Amino acid sequence: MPETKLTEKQIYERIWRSIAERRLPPGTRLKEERLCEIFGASRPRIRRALDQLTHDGLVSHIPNRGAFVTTPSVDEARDVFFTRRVVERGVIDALKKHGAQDKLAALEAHIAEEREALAEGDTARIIRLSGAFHMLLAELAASPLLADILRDLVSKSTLVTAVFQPKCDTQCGPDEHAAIVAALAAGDFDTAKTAMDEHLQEAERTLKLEASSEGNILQDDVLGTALSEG
Amino acid sequence: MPETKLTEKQIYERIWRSIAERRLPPGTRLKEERLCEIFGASRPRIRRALDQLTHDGLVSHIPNRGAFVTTPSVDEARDVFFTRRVVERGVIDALKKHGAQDKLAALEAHIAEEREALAEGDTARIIRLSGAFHMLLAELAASPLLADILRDLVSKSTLVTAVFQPKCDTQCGPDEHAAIVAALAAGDFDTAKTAMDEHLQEAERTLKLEASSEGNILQDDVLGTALSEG
DNA sequence: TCTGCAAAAATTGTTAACAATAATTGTAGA
DNA sequence: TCTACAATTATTGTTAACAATTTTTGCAGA
Repeated sequence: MPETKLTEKQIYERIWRSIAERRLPPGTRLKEERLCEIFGASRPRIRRALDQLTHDGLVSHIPNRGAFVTTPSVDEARDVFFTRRVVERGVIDALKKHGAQDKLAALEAHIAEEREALAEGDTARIIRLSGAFHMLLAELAASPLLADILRDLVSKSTLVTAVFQPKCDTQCGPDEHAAIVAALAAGDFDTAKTAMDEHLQEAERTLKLEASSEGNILQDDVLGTALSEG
Repeated sequence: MPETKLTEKQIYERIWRSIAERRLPPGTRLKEERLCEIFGASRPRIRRALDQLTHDGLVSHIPNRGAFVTTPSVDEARDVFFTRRVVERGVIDALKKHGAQDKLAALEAHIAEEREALAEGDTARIIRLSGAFHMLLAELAASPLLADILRDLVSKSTLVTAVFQPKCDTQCGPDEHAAIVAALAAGDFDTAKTAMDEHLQEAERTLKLEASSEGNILQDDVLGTALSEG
């Protein structure tokens, strides 16, 4: 499918997005040769992309066995959400410092899009937009480092929910996002911080972090379909 | 020097530490061939290690030019310290949640070591221990994610201070660390958080973030000496 | 003497072939 | 029929050679 030669960063990005948007579920095997075919790249190029993903913790690498999409443990799941609370409180702090009034339009537009996806029942889009809201907030906060860190955490959250939220019922909802934006609009950053904190705690509560359902490791050829689009 | 074959992770760690402990200052060129000689490894292995460091932001990679130890900009310097304040407040939160009483001995032992290094005027050791204190705190907080994130931030701080603190005078001091530990010992986590925050603000204040002294890019063969020990 | 161009040297980027390790499958024995 | 062992297969890990690009050096001309 890719006619033009892809840079290794593009390969990394494509795989990253496929994982973050849950098209490649935890446990999926990432066979190097197969990825070569898909991207039309040689093996070392693929390998470099996988190395980066392993470094990020999104991919687990077993020596002489290969690479797999990471399946988070219960402890890791809790840690992801705890760390997100820490970081996203910091995002609100950064917005307070840097001023948030000029960014409300973009946030409200995003929420409108979320509501639309929810109305249409477009699950894939809902997942993508839920994460994107938090990323948007971080990018508006003018702290590239916090944004990078959160990007990592959001993608890990996706893995966590894929494993510990068998029912795709209560996804990260637009209403809770709207509450955060409303507080920002009012200039009430303490309320915004509290709303964010509760939003993340609520998201964590919807998970079933006791009974680990270790059973959705499908081993079909999902790679081809999952990585098709950029 | 390395008789046994080093794994690429060990190579990564060695270079990482050399940067984090300021033996490889910002702007240093990391020539692949030279690194091959030093580590007795083939070029692709070295390259993988450099890729990871680039991903971390410690190394800047210019296409067809090579790899250099990153020279942070003023904006990046401010962002590093802002982000550290966010993350390290989170570390204190984690300690509160997880209990800190059983960890005081290790912290106090560390501070004693810092005082010793300061008394002896062992600059390299002071730099190493200053960063290690914050890392120790993060590791005791039982949040692997926060610890990983902070590890990154501490090493970036080293680059920042290398560039913006020409006088190696007021390093991250033992007394301020002691104040944090004292608050933890008293179970007063709010005070600990405030002490941490002020400690980091103070560290940022000692930097000269206006006049960028772009002049300490020595191009000797520092690689050999800097990377000698593990 | 200084500037601009061209050629050579050095360094990185890429690919392809080779070696080593682990998983699987088939077979023999109990 | 089940288990243990061995050979095969598949996949990853490594190395070495090749190609492309950039920088430097040398030279000619103003």
